Amino acid sequence: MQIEHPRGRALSRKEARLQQLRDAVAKHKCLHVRDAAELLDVSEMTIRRDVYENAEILQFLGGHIVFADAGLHRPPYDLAHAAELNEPAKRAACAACVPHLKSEETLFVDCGTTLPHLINLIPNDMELTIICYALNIADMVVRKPKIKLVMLGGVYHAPTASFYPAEEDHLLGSFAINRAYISAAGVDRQLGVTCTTFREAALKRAAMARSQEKVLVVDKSKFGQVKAAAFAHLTDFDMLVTEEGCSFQP
Amino acid sequence: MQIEHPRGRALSRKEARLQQLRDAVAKHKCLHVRDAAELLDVSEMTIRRDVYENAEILQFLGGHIVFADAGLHRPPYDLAHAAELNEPAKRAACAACVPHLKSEETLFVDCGTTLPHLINLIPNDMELTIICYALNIADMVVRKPKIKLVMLGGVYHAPTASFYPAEEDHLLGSFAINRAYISAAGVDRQLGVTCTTFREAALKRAAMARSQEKVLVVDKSKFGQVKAAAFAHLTDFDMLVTEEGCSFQP
DNA sequence: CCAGAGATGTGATTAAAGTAACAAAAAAAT
DNA sequence: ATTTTTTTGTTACTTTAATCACATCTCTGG
Repeated sequence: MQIEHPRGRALSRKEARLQQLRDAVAKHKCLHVRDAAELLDVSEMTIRRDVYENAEILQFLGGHIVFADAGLHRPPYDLAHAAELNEPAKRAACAACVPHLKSEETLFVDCGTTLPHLINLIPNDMELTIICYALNIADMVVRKPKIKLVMLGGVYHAPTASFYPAEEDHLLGSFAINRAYISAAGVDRQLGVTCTTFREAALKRAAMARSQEKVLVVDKSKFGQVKAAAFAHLTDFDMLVTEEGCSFQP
Repeated sequence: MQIEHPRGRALSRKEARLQQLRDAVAKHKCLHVRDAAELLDVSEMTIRRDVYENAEILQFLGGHIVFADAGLHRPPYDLAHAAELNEPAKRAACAACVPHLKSEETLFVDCGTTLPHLINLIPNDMELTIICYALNIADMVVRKPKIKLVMLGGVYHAPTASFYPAEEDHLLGSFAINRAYISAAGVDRQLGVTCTTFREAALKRAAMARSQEKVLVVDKSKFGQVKAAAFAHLTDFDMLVTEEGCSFQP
């Protein structure tokens, strides 16, 4: 048996239907078999067969059709599985930051898997300006209607889901930041605050230099950890926030 | 009746469970009641009740728990509902671009709802460098493992899901682009190629100026349309691609 | 410690989704 | 045109999910 692919001629009924189906699912994100059958004017059984024959694209989820990758593997950022670690602690730390937020301020928000929770927790009616350089942060900020978002561009670095500019030097020169929310991969009393890459460290330093107030947001599992790139001392921060709350620096 | 929210003390069993549940769903994107019940060591019924009581966050989809917004409203970009218009035509136009792609090239990809399809259609093993300034484009590119992504940052503009820099002038000065894929909101024989905002027009022009080859990708519904910001003539493009295929310029 | 409200579990019941087998229709090939 | 193959629809059937009512348990405040 051999499969002939149609070239110039019109698509077969089946192919056309499948394309329509994909479009409909893309549009609604989730489509019931019943509705799909009505929409494409075929029986539910036919819809089911179409989906099964294209299991790589479409999938059933209890009577509804969704894209196949929805439930399985999602590799948007390499962060995806690192995000799972200590999530409750990370969210708790971010929750402790929320009471200190003030409308009309300009904030810098660092990359990583901690601070997206902070964005999530910002009240929808709060007017802020947020400067960031990580794609996962931007993706969250965009969902907040009243926030003005500034993205520092550059080359994408998948492990941190961040963009790093050609020259960090006077990148932030035109910004004045009220508060910088900085995350870290390690906090050590002797070796200071560290992260994994040097580009990241440079950007963090640049942001801190242009900020009135510096806030370090980490869950306590980071204490005692040491990573390659040191970017600050604990005393450089005005506030330290963990899942146990805020502590002001002397 | 009044609801007391726990402050300092430990969370109630129910609250803790709900948090765990949210985390688990965030992690797996889609979790079966049976697994959730086993994971949290409660009965399926309890899981069901938890989900119903938090209908704003979680939702059932045929035995599986997913985030509530998955099937209903998703307001990440204002584009979301404009994207539905002429989707098949847009995808077809992008499909016609695919055969011309060459590995190792540097491409500029414009904003809008047309070109995300192009990113989607790029083979996973093709090595490219893509320069963009729209969040929806970046979100797609990130899913392609072999593509190097460069993002031009700036202030976010929701209607186009794009970032516009402080000064467009010599923004692209350090880039040399093999091919620029440009979209448009209007194509008119007399008034040329147009889009809705002037910032966007400026960026398109800048990209075209730094590109070897300029490709206009539009579905035919754009023909005859005229929008406020003109940025090029049809003759400025080396190729015009619609759902009916490519046409080379003389 | 005990009363009472809220939370959780259990099993029966109902509704819905998934499957299989076969008949009918359409398309392709001869 | 007619045979063959593919596609689609229908029905009955099996499995799974959702709901309900009630019993049990667990906190909390007096």
